[in-house]
Amino acid sequence: MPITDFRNDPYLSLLRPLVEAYLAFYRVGTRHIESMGVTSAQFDVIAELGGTDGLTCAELGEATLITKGTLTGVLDRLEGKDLLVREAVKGDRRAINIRLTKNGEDIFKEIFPVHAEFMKPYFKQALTKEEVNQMKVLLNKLRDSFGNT
Amino acid sequence: MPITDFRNDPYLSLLRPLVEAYLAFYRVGTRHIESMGVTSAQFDVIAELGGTDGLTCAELGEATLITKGTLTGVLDRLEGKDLLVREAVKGDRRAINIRLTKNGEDIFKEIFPVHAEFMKPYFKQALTKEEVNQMKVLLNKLRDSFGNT
DNA sequence: TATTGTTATACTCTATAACTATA
DNA sequence: TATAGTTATAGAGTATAACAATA
Repeated sequence: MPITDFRNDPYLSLLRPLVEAYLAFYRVGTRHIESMGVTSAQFDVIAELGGTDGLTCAELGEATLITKGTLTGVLDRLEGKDLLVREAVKGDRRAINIRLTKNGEDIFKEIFPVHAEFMKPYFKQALTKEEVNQMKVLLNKLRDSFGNT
Repeated sequence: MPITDFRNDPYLSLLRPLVEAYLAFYRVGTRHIESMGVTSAQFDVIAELGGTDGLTCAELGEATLITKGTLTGVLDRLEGKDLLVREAVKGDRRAINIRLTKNGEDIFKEIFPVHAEFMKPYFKQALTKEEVNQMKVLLNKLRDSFGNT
């Protein structure tokens, strides 16, 4: 299969638009998130913990797809910023409960809406409401095909 | 704006499907690319250089969005694997031309089709050809809204 | 003076393997 | 023996600022 077929193949021709659209979106979003003082990995952890009573490292690792050795470092940095605490778990002294501090919850509650408002106009100027609905259906099909875990 | 409005807002409700679909796609793709022995950044560089007579660092940085200091390191590692060479540019002794070696071109020609064939079934089972065309249009609108540079 | 690319510095993420404490 | 999390190690990417060579 020659390389040039990449763009001509009825299915693979979707690859480039998908990557380009997401990267354009991601760069704008990440720049905004990092301007608020947390990295992407840290944002993911905060997003998982926000609104919960806490999760164990194992649960958090599964949710964020960060391996446990890596997760320790990410948690250390968030703990250093006073955004989360490690607590003992009753009944299993091997496990720890990771929970957002007041500070962390504040960040969570602040970052999400601010980020949402920041991103909204980009979507609004690009697509009609009908197109948004169309796109959601298509994106979910794609996600399921690649495995939504 | 409460957090729960995130999913109810007609525009922002697209955010989650977009991220989930792309991440599902990205994880499958990246795992496959890295199983072939190059990192994502290295793959991007190879992809830009493939089929050309070479680019300067400045051009390559612009194309891949890797800043120049970082790019030096990525190029060093690819040079170490014998996948590219740095050549003098006639007429401007400050600039260098980055070009794939025979080895690098071979990798390019091998990795792309293999990767394409690997990814194709995921798209094929998810969407009809009509849906693919719909989606391309929508994705390109989104990309342009976020700035396609 | 401006541009091209490298070097130096510092930080984050990444995985893996070895380890400690507990179950 | 198995599980939960940390530590140690090593590598890769990231940006920034200072630098040398050239234009």
